[in-house]
Amino acid sequence: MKNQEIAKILYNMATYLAMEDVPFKPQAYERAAMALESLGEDVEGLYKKEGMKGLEKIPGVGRGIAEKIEEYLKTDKVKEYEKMRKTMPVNMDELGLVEGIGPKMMRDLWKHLKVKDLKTLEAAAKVGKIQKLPHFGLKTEQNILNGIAFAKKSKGRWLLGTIYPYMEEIVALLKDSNLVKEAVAAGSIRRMKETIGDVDILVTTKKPKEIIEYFLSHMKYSKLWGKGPTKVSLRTLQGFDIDVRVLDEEVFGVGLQYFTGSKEHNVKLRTHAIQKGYKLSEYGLFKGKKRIACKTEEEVYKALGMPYIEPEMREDTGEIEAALRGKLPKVIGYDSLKGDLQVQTDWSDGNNSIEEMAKEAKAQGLEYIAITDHTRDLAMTGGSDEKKLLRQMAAIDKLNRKISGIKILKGAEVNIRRDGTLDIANEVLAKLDVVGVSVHTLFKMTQKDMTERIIRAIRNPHVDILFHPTGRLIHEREPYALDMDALIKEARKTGTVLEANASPRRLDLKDTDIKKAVQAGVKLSIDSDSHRKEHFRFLKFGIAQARRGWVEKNDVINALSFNRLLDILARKR
DNA sequence: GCCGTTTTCGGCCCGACTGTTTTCAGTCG
Repeated sequence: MKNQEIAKILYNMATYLAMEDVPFKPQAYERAAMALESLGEDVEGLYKKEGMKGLEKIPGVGRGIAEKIEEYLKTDKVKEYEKMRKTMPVNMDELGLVEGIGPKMMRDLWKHLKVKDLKTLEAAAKVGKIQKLPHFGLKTEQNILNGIAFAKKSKGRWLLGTIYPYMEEIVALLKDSNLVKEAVAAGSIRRMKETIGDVDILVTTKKPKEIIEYFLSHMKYSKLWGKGPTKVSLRTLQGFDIDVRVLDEEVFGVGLQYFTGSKEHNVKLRTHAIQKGYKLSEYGLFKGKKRIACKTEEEVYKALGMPYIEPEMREDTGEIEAALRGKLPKVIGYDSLKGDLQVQTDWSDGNNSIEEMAKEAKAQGLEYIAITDHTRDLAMTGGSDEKKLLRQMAAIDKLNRKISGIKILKGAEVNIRRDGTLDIANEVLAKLDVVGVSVHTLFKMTQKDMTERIIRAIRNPHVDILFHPTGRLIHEREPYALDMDALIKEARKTGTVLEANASPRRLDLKDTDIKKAVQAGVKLSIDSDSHRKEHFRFLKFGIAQARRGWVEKNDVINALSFNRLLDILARKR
């Protein structure tokens, strides 16, 4: 699918246009990029079927951008974009990672100092050249250096949500060859880690040479790292690395186990095997010279005296010990959610109407959703005040009478102010089915102040859920300073639910905090934080983080039936 | 460049915060 490639070009064109202070076009390009990014279907297929008309049906895409898309589909290039790149060949992906650098700064840094990527940026900052530029100063330079340090930490790793769809496409491509029996991704993507370094795909086949040739002829890549009789390794045009390995069918299970990792899990498992008189490697589980269990992972674990351990749990955080004692939790399944308790609509910064979101949720098999648009203080989103909320509640009541097969709960994502009070009056909160609260301002408070702020908010008896509790954006923004243990304690005491936000940029709470919270007896809600109907697919990534946090179905309120959910929500008030 | 139960032309999310500034531009959400 070329959707992501084109989206990236449109985003970058938006940045170039913003550099030149072109009015309104940047937003237009960005809107189109976003729409393309989360378009449910293959844009190339759409174009082949319906031509320009089809492209122009994408919201935010009109004549002009449709022509750019067409040009790319036909020639693999967009001339105007190539021209922009020539005049200012900066690596926007890299520079954009640094918080505080926007289009105008990129432009000035290039103009005066020929800064084009992280390396040249850091060099310029370190010798104090940046603070001497007009409109820059010592503090800006310091912020840039801090931003670089943060950007470096994330370099080379990709968001799970970004890579996952590509991985699925590649696995499907391999299966389509009719040359393989098994094709499955191993490594960190199988463990559903929040970020992924590279993708490791294992296949079994009778024709190793053919499958490798097939793979190479069907992939677009920028670098071929290596090619052998049973392995090929390359860098895709998107910039991440893929290995495809051919395994012998007889040892597929033990190979899958080995390549899934984590390394730490495998080290401990091998040590345990030795204690039992075995030897474990990617080639088999051996007793002396005899291979005893290899075909499936289940066999391998069983032979080692333990039940199957879910890939998401294989991080050596106690899972092997728990498995040996028969104390492994039965983690929540990917089909367990019955509802979604954070959904935005076009009443604030979402893209679809309440009805469209409800219908899509129903199509995804959900039984209920809560509409939780932003509230007043988030002016940029068109957040609701009390009056608008009441109007929305009436609209939801009406809609509930009209549509069947899905229940729509009345909710809001209410802002926590500096002092821990909320930006919607209690009388109105009392009328909502679900009140979520969250921090969207003043991220730089001290840990003490931030912790007190949030704790005060969740003590409000109308508050059901704390949304994205730490405020982090992976690779983009550090979490704010917060005493997680104190928060968990208070959540437990007040009966407040903590969110496991499933949006791939957030995954907030993160896996380790999820584990802490649940083991302290706090309930979770796993929400997509959908801003358009395509976002419901994010739920999978939230469930994955919950599985990584050893969460069972009973720990999750939106795995409950509608009626039992209402009981739980009523409890705190 | 996009879009239309306020418009086929004339609008386009807007307020807070930061750091550089003597009145504002850039960035973020």
